[in-house]
Amino acid sequence: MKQMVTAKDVAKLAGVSQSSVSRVYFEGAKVSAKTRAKVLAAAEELGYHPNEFARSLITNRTKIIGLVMKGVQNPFYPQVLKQFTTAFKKQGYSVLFVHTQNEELQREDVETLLNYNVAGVIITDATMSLTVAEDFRANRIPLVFFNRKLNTGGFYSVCCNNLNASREVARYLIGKGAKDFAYISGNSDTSTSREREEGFVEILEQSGIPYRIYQSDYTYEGGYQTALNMLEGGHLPAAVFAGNDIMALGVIDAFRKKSIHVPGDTKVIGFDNIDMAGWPGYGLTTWEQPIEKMVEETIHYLMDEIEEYKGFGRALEIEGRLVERETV
Amino acid sequence: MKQMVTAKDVAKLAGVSQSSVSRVYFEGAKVSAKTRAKVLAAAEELGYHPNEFARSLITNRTKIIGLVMKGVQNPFYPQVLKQFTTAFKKQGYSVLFVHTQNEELQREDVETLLNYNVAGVIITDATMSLTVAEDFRANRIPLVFFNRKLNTGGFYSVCCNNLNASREVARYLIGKGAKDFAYISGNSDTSTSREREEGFVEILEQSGIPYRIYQSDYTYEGGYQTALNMLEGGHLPAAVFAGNDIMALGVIDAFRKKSIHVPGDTKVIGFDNIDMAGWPGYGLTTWEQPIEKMVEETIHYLMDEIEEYKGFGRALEIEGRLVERETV
DNA sequence: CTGAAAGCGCTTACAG
DNA sequence: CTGAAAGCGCTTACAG
Repeated sequence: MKQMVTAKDVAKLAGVSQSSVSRVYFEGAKVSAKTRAKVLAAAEELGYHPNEFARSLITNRTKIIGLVMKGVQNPFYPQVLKQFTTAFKKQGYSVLFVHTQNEELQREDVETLLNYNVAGVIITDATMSLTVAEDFRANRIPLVFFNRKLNTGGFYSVCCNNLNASREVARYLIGKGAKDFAYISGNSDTSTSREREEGFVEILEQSGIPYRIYQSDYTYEGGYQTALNMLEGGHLPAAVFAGNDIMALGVIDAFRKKSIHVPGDTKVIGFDNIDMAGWPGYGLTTWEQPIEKMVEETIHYLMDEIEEYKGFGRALEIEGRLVERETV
Repeated sequence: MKQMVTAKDVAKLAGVSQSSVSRVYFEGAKVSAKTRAKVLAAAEELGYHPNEFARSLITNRTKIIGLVMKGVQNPFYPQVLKQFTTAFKKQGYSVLFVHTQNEELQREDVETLLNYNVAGVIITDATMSLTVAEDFRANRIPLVFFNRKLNTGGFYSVCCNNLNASREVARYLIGKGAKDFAYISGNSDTSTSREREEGFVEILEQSGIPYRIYQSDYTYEGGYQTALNMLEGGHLPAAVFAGNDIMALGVIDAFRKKSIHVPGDTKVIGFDNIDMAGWPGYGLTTWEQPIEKMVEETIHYLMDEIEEYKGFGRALEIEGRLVERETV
């Protein structure tokens, strides 16, 4: 149906061989300036574009990175997506975007990634079963878990240091004189929520400070509802640590609704430092995830492994920082 | 480097021809149940995946849709992205995600799309020069502008009916008794902002109601700052229509900061109906864009044109609806 | 229903 | 520096 312009067409018009046309478009190949000029002129006239598929077929490598995302609702992820796409563009890579509904990447999505023979894969905010992960390994496709850790070893993951962060958060809140805490967890099957809980609780236990854990789901509505439930249960803690910012915003709005003053009556702290945390309407004190650094490290690793596959695994943890605003 | 398992390998193990292996994986081809079983078993054992690149090369069509986005910061777009990806997955298509910084799609990004010989392209929240658009036409690649109109004809675009919407918004506000209006525009080079301004102003002119136009940029900070500027200029209109929700939220927060009560002192209405508009903290009255319908129509058109390219152009406008909450 | 063979548009040794 | 030729992993007429 589609009438593609091929290197052969260009070669004919330019009066050179098809190999020469190829060389003009292949980085690192040598062509004389004269040939190049002829080819470029002919290509321009015909509207030629080298076919990436033919190229990938023969070189046996692609310039595609598979980017898998789950939580597109959380404003944290659009930022991540944007940073990845622009960074990869600079490296000459394109991104194949895969959206998954589930916490675990489905086999069907993996098939797609494998069929396209992607150069590398980033799994954001989701995990996958070990057997599926092994599929990538068998195909020597480098894989990074971004903001999520796999409990089974041997894989590369890039996270914020959640354990340290939540310890710091606990110490900070204690330093502010709070005597009674709540932690609102995200989805319990996520490593981030588990670690944030663990570090937080660890310090509270050490200090003998009472606390309660509320189970939620990393959404605004979840945070809102949880705060309401707290109040209905007659429990207003001196400080609440929400597993992420978007829940913290829900908590603040629920408190506001019930005329509970933040930080006067109770303190609220979040995690991520999404744009909205800085909005004057909220002024949320939070722990900032070093996205830029995390993205950078992810790409660095991926490029190394694409260059030479080693299947190197490691749980990389990058330190974030406290951002003080008005809710503590 | 990478040792791919090919159809040939599977054929050898299964004791059939390579053609038979191909037929098992190609929809619509006929194979006996016995052959299929043998092939599937062998494929499973070897971990075979058909190479999409070889497939595309021979069929001369791809299962990739190029999705171009600009405004990933606006929460409106993650929703759009998610809907597109899931809908395309159902149709067996994958999405190549392209992020552009500029209002106009850069040639470099177009090259990528062309090199991958994408089956279709969606341009979201951005436009492109006519010469670039012609590149797609020359390659018979269907193209849709989503939420943006090209002033030059002949292209397909899917938008909310912005003109009607803003007329309705004006009538609604007038009906609420407001006597003095402001419109806060988004980036002036966008068709959406121009049309929303036009429809709004049209009704106000007809009714002889005074108004002012404030130039802004579709961001929260822009809305916030504009509202502050209004007040500093000594102008508190009876109602402000913000070109999108995210600006409206900024306006509300600025008013709140200055102790101006919404909707008591002034009314605020937005456009989009992003998730946050419904948050209890804001309760923003707004005009809802029918995203689901818009996505559906876009995909419908694209699939038709992929099936048989006609290069059919049209500015499709879909009616949205008013969502009344607490700011008017 | 199945297999042998041609060919999709490229890259890349190999000669010259 | 350039061209002729092989080959990447598939699909698809064409016979049988």
